[in-house]
Amino acid sequence: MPELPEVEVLRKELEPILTGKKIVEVSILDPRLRVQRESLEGKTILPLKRLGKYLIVPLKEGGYLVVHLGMTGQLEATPENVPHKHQRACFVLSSGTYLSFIDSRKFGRIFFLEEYQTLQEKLGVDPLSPDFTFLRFLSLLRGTKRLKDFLLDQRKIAGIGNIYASEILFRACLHPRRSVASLSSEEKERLFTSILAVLKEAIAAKGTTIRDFRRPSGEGGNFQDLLSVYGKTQCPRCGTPIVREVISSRSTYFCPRCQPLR
DNA sequence: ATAGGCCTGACG
DNA sequence: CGTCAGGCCTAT
Repeated sequence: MPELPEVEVLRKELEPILTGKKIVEVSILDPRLRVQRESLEGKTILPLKRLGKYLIVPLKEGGYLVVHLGMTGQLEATPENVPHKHQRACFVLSSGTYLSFIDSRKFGRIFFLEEYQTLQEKLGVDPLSPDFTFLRFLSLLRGTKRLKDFLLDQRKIAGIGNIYASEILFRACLHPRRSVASLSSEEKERLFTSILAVLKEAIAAKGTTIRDFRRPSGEGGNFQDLLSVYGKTQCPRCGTPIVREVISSRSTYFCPRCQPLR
């Protein structure tokens, strides 16, 4: 479910709730979550980080608690332990807050990491980090054929998923099947600025809630009201019917007029 | 580059 | 019933 903007909203909103608190109790309700309570209990939480779609909880005593939400994962912060059908893990903090990991489809992951580098090695650059420069972007463009595959490749740019790939390509007026090699300099610039613009606007709108995304308070985001093509039937720019095609094994939405194939 | 698997729920 | 879903991994 969640892409970079949703995880960033989560990071921002959990930060004041978690930072400086001690993890006093850990219960893992789903054995497929391979976390040892001993690696977390009694440890104090430092300011939160995020890398792509991974939420990272650094611990003062060393190591990191890492959360990936998969498709339906949610982190809910409540003053009491609220029982939930799909609760998979629960962390009780020294403040009395209960942080619950809820995940109906069980694609989410929680794990303990000794070294931050282990995660960095398997992911590309985070588009919100200062390392994501136009020059870096240009060098990343080499090596993938199709534009949509490029945007979804977490080893190149970490954090873009299926909804924002469609939105970014629409904003840049680029067809998802265009080849990277065919891009002009101007189109490369448009793609670069569109990535940043769409992600930042989605964060400002507190993420996209179409189905499952919930903030720690239980509220949804608002960017679903600002989507241009994903799930839409008509182009907001020219009125042409939006096309839905399966590309990179996922539903892809685009305007055939604003985003010509060549 | 695509299909299938991992899971459950919502919707037609 | 069948189809689809903000992810990701593996195998053809």
